[in-house]
Amino acid sequence: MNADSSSSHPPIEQELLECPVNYTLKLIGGRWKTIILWQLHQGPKRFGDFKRAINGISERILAKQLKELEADDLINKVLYAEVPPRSEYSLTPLGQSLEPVLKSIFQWGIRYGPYFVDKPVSSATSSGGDRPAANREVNTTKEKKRV
Amino acid sequence: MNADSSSSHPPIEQELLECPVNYTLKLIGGRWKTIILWQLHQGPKRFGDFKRAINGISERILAKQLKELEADDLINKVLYAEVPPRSEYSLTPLGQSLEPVLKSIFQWGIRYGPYFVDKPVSSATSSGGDRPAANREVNTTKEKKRV
DNA sequence: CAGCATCCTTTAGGATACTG
DNA sequence: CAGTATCCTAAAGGATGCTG
Repeated sequence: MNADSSSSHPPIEQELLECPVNYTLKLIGGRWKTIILWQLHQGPKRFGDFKRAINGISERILAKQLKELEADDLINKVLYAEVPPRSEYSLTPLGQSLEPVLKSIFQWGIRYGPYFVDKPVSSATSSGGDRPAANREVNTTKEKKRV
Repeated sequence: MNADSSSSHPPIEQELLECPVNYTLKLIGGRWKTIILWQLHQGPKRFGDFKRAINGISERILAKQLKELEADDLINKVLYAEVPPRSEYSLTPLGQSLEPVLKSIFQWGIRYGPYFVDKPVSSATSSGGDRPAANREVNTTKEKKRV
């Protein structure tokens, strides 16, 4: 079966439903979804806006993620039947309600990820708060504790 | 409505802003990772504990996700060289620091997901109010707005 | 018990040509 | 302009047998 052309994605499994965390993650976990939501938080956007603003996204994926977000009631879409056509995407109230969540995730990333944001002065060693800089592609050689 | 899409906003900032979110999501985005982290939040656990506690996870995936979490410094692992062997997983400080994030995600899921937590009385439970109950499996007959 | 190794299925994501 | 259709790659996830 090909679910690709379906307007929404497959049903959420029971296990996922039992975990609110996974439920939320399912909605915003797409590769570009948080970016889309973030952009929409600054105001309505058109399809082409995303295409231009999000570097590296393909049209198919953009359309797909927008569709999923819409199916999940996180964003609204209005298609003006003009010629040439014009679309307008905006956040639903539900989508807006995600803001604190995204912010929380964002803050953690800033704080513990490889971003030097709170490093205003002190050109010396930044090691005070050196982070592991999670690197999964290159697995940091890490000795295993054995007892 | 609005004429131009370039709107009020420099693109640079957006790019910077989205990254930390995806970074965080990368670390906790695994199918079972948040469950693992959640369980560890209640105390150290062994490999078999997870196997038993998490319904439906395969050993390979469990081992894999544990390994990734460990590589990302979110959890610690101690392998006691006894016979039979015994393992003990626990949260690192970094892993513990995720608690507010997970909580935030969790709360949103509870509040807006398909969980019927009808708060009976309580006048004001934090902020906001209503909940649309997102439904993904049955694509609610949702007509497209056309203008 | 802990957890690799091997094999396989499913899903996400992508490039590109084309249409109303 | 706003998408679909078609085809493809990569990565995530899974079942199961085996070993120290």
